[in-house]
Amino acid sequence: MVQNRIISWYLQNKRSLPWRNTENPYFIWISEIILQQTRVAQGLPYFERFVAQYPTIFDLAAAPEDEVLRLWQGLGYYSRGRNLHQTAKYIVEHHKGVFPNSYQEIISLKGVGPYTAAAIASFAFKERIPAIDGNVLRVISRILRIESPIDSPVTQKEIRNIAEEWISTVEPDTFNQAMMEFGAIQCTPKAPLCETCPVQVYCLSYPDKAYLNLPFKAKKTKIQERELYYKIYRKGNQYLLKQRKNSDIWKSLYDFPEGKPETYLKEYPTATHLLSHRKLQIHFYACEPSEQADEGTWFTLDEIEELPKPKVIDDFIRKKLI
DNA sequence: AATGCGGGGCG
DNA sequence: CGCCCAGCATT
Repeated sequence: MVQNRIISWYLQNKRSLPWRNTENPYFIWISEIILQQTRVAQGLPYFERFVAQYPTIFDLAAAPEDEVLRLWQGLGYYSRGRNLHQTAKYIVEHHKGVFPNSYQEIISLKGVGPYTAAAIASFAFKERIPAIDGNVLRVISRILRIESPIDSPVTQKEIRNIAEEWISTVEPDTFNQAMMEFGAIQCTPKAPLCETCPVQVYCLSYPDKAYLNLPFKAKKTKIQERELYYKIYRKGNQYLLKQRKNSDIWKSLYDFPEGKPETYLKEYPTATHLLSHRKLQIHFYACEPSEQADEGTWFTLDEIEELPKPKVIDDFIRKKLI
C-alpha cells in the first residue's frame, strides 16, 4: 500500500524539526502559521525566536502588537502575525488560555483554514483528518496521475477523498507528517528523486514521465508593476514615519509618508523590489521639513530600529542612506 | 471563482 | 525570469 511505503520512508528520512518534538498545540499552532506559504528553512529561525520570546499563549497575548510584528519582520504575509496575536488574546480571554481541541473549533480561529486546522488537530490531538497542503496535492496528483487542474476545488475534493481513504488505516499524525515530508524531500516540484523512490512501482505517472507536468496548473501567475514614492522628512535626529492602516501591502507596518514631492532636497537611487506577483519600483526623496504636511510620528533611529517595517524600508535605513 | 497578500530560493 | 513554498481572507 502506498501510505505504508511513504510512512516507512518518513520514519527513516525525516528531518529533526522542533515542532515535531512536542504535542503542545500552542507550539504546533505557531509553527503551522509560520509555515503557511513559507519554506521550513525560512521559517525555522522565526519559530525559535517566537517560542523563546513567548513560551506560553499568555505571553503572546500580553505582548504589544508592534512587538509581535517586529518579530515577524521579513517573513511576509503580515496578516498572519496580526491574526496570531489576536487569536492568542481571544483564547486567553474566552477559553482561559486552553487551546481548542477539535478540528471544528480550531478552524473557526482567525488565520486558521482547512489545512492548518487539520494539521493542529492531527498533530496535537491525533484526530483522523488529512492535512492537505501543496506537497500533498503534488504527491497524490503524481502517484494517481490526476491531470485535471490542481487549482480547481473539484480536483482538490477528489484528492481529499483519496487522502481520507489512505489515512483511514494508519496513524493520522504520522501520515500527515509523512506525506508533507515526502513531498518536500523526495517528490519535489522540480527534479523529483524518482530513481530512489519507494513508491515508484505504484506511481502511475512514472513510466512515461507524466510527473514532469504534474500537478497541472491552469492559471498562470502574472506580475504587475507598481511604483511607490516616499518622502523622507528629518528634523535633527528624528524622522517622520507612519503606520500603514489601509487594506494594502504591508498593513500595520511602518514606513515613510507616501507621495511624489513637488520639490525635494535630494533623490536617492531607485530601488527595485521583486515580490511574488509584483515588481515594485521605489523612489525615495529627502524633503524639506518645513514643507511637511503629512501625518505621522517622529522617531529617532534607535526607535525606528524597534518598529516593524517592510523589508525595503529596513534595507534602505540599514544602508545608512539617511 | 478570482484576487491580494511577502519574501526567499531554485533552475 | 517564472514557479513554488506545511494557505487564508475577502470579494
